[in-house]
Amino acid sequence: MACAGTAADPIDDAFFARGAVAVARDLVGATLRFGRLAARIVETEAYAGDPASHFVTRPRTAAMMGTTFGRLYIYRIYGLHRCLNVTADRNGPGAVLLRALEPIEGVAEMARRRGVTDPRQIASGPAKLFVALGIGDDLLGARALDEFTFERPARPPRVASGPRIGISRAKSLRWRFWERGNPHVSR
DNA sequence: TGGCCGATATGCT
DNA sequence: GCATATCGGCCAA
Repeated sequence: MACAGTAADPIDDAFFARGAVAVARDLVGATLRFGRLAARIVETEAYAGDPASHFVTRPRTAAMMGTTFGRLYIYRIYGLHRCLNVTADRNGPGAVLLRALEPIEGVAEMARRRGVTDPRQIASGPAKLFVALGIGDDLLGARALDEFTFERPARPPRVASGPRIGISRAKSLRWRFWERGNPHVSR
């Protein structure tokens, strides 16, 4: 069913076994914990077997999109940047790109890593949040739940959707999800 | 082996 | 709003 779940439902492997679009939508508002850091996921994007997906455009490096769920898929882009995804969909290719976080705990640590002071500049973009979390390429392929914990929001967030950002193909799909009005969203 | 392009961020006009 | 750094992945040749 298409139920978004309640605050009591855990975010476990079964959560990520669902389709990428449902996983992306339902991660908005969740709290991501990594060590002493905590942040609210405020923006995500879903990728599946569509023409903009790395499963299609980078079939070798993104093969794990088709064979795993609940695993960390990390990719490099424009030479410099790295972005963090969690694979999804037990029955087909899927991954969810984490695009923006609202820092909650360990804010000073994240700000220092990013070299910024404005809280809105800490993690308001996929490559920004990767730096803010202080993670590395070594997490590629790891179980997401071995590295992070995810907690449902106490109250259902207001989730908006629109076209994914930075892609040249499949622009009509509205597979970007964000918390409406949250200032930490990338745009 | 060469050339093109990219799920970005930043700085400047 | 626009240019550009910077380099791995991919495929055509």
